[in-house]
Amino acid sequence: MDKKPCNSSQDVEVRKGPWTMEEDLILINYIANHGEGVWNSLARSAGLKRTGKSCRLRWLNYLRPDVRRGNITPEEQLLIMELHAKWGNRWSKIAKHLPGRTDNEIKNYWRTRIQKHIKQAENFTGGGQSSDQTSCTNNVSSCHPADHAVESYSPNTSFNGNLETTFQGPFPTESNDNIWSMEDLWSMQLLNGD
DNA sequence: AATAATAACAACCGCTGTGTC
DNA sequence: GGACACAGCGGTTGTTATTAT
Repeated sequence: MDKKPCNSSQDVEVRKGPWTMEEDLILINYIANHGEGVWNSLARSAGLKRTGKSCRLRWLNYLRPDVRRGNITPEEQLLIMELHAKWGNRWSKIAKHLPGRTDNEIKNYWRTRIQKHIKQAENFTGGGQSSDQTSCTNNVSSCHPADHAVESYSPNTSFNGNLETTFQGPFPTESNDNIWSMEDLWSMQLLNGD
């Protein structure tokens, strides 16, 4: 893929970095009216100076109305750990079993929290065995990270506390030019759309 | 109060698989 | 059968927010 630049027909500069509210609205509106699919041409037709790839990612991970963000429940934590123990880093596969969750979110969640927590747990249980056991997260067949994790995931641990403090909700509520809620976006879309 | 360190999240990049011509 | 275009996946990096010193 990407064997040659997608903008071969026209020399449009490609925007990168965080999406603006305007871009989000354009994308939402366009998909609401035309549906998903053929992301490269979608990006062009919608007038977005983004790659199709970028549009797809933004839509799937953030703008889609059925995306649930934050507040990963203990049940979901357990499920993630179980599935990861079973399949390893097959994030999209795991995400399919967590309705509303994206592979990106699960991946980030795993890397930033679960993995770290497992490491800590291992350090406590026996620092010496780390040569083999630190690879536990990768070595899914020989051990069960979930087992480590579950024991350290009891609601009394700081881990759960972190969750609560971390996930105050999808978006901060203080006023900020670039902060808005998905509900806002969708209501705007409804106003703009048909 | 200022600064440094850390955590959490969003987005990009490169690669692979699949479909179409 | 080969070349190309696209979708999707997983790894990685950059940015922002939060916490500790």
